[in-house]
Amino acid sequence: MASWTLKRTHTCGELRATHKDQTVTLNGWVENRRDHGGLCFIDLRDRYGRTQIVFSPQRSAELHAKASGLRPEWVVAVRGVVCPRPGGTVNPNLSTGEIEVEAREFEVLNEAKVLPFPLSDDAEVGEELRLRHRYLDLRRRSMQQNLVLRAKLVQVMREYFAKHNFVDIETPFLVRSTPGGARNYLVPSRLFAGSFFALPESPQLFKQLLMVAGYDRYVQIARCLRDEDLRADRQPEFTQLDVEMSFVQADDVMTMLEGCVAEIMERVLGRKIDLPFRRMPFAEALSLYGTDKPDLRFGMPLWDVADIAKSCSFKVFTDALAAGGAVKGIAATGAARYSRKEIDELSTFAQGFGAKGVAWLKVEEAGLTGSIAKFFQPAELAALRERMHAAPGDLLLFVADKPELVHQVLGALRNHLAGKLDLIKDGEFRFAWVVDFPMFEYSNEEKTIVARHHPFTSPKDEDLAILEEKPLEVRAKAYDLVLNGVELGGGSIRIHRHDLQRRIFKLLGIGDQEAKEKFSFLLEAFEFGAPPHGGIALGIDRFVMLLLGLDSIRDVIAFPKNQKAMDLMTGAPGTVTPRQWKELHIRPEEPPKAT
RNA sequence: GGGGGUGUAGCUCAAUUGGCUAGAGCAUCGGACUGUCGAUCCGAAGGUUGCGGGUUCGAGCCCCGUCACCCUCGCCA
Repeated sequence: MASWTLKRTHTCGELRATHKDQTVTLNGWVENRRDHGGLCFIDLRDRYGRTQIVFSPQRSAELHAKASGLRPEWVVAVRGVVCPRPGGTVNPNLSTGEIEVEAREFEVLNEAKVLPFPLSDDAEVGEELRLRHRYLDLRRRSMQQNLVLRAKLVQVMREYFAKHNFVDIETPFLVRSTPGGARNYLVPSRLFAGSFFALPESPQLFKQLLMVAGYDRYVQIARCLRDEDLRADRQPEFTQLDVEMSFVQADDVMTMLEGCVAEIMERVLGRKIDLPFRRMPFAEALSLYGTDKPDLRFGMPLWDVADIAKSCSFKVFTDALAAGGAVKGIAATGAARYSRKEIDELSTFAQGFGAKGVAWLKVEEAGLTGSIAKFFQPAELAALRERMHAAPGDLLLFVADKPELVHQVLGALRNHLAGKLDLIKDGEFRFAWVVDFPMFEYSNEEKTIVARHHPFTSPKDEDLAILEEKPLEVRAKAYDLVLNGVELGGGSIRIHRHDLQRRIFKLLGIGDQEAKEKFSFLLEAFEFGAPPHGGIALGIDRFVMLLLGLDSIRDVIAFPKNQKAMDLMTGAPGTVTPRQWKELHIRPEEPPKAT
């Protein structure tokens, strides 16, 4: 390609009527050509905007003829004169719509083949195709807006934490694999046959060690890697705002983060939000909303109706209660109009979450109706209606089972129905802290208790006494930040004393030997004057996704993986040569077919 | 590993009960056009209906298998 001469003096988004009569040069992509045979218009686009270029045969027949050969997405440089548009042709939808540039000279910097898909935002293109040609997808205005907003958010974060004396410190990418938590991505060591580095699922241990080292306030925008199955809001590599502070209580960390979130909401979205955020104990979140990440943009809480149901003659309810289970329900506002088919669909939905089925009653002016109504005395039906604050037109849905399952199913049903019933207003943001998490939970898989957060989380002081006797009742100094039913992040006050950390490891079945082998550096560090400390990590991709009202994290990540964790553009992961295996002392079970 | 959905022209979609020479809009190409801005008008080209097998006189449609992608449970944040 020959060198080019027409270097831009302005961007495609900045020319206004005040630039009248100036000779300017613009560089950009041809968005569109409107060729009238006589006059010919080109929309020239860059990420700042769009400017109309006009080619007139009177001005230069030669230039005009050349311009008619331009095609969409060619890269061109245009020199011309800024002219106010003639009366009646101003485009109010365009920031540069008052003017146009009358071309005097242009050069084609690069041509473009016909694109595999249109770049206009109203064109809904299959995601597979978009990912395969991500560089084109990222050329679309909506994707550029997403990434620019993300950059702004990160910038505000950095400024906020710098202002509050945080030190931005990078932690390693090649780390030691430690037990528990997410599956690690592994990197074989060349110099140590059979040994592997892990890519960090989070900088957790390093940020704690930085507290031991006295940095007091640490922040990092950190990439985290987890080799787990993907979802719309989960990628194998994602970005966290990672924060750790010394000499703090849980409230200090939460307050610091609230300040950051409020500043982001104001400076990125221009919205004031109220502080402090609501703080909801885990137990309350679970019993009212069936989840530890409640969506507070709508009501429709779970109602416990065990006391009413225990005297009814519906065996499903009474059997569940007799087995130590729960019977709870939700009142779906205005859903009594649902057909039998729609209700069956709700039941199928619930079965996807492990429910055996869903019992239902319709609230009518005259009373409650439905197949299970006959199992209840009139007084019991009235009590149900009162308990659930039900109004005529509501559909009451019940699940009876083990408490965890009842919560899970009704929690999912609640979110599902909110969407179906259109209970959620666009552009609403409801933040809340969920606090007082249980320290431990029982793992059916491992047949033992495991840390709910991670094994460095401190128990609440008042529960220390029952740590060994009733571990499942011990609450942690842990907190999750929840936004619109999505877990944005979480953190905790950490254990900073060697003796307590050993007690916790012991409870978790991490023996002295294993603890020493895997975490000796941490335990040892705690013996050299570790300050009380705690912190939080906040998922930036999710935050940006929610701020933009998007459904997928992939739309706020420049180069995401697909659901199988492949990069459709580059083809990663790809095969490597036998020579590379040999250097790394590894051999695939089945050698890949030659490509 | 399980459940669900989708797959038809470059893109987005349609095709009634199995009757079809598989259509439309946009894009592309050619032509016309001096104030458009999703320009307009005329015309053309464009398809192994993801792939393989089966049922049938006949399959885009039904059956079996398989592949790809998405949502989801488990898992994980």
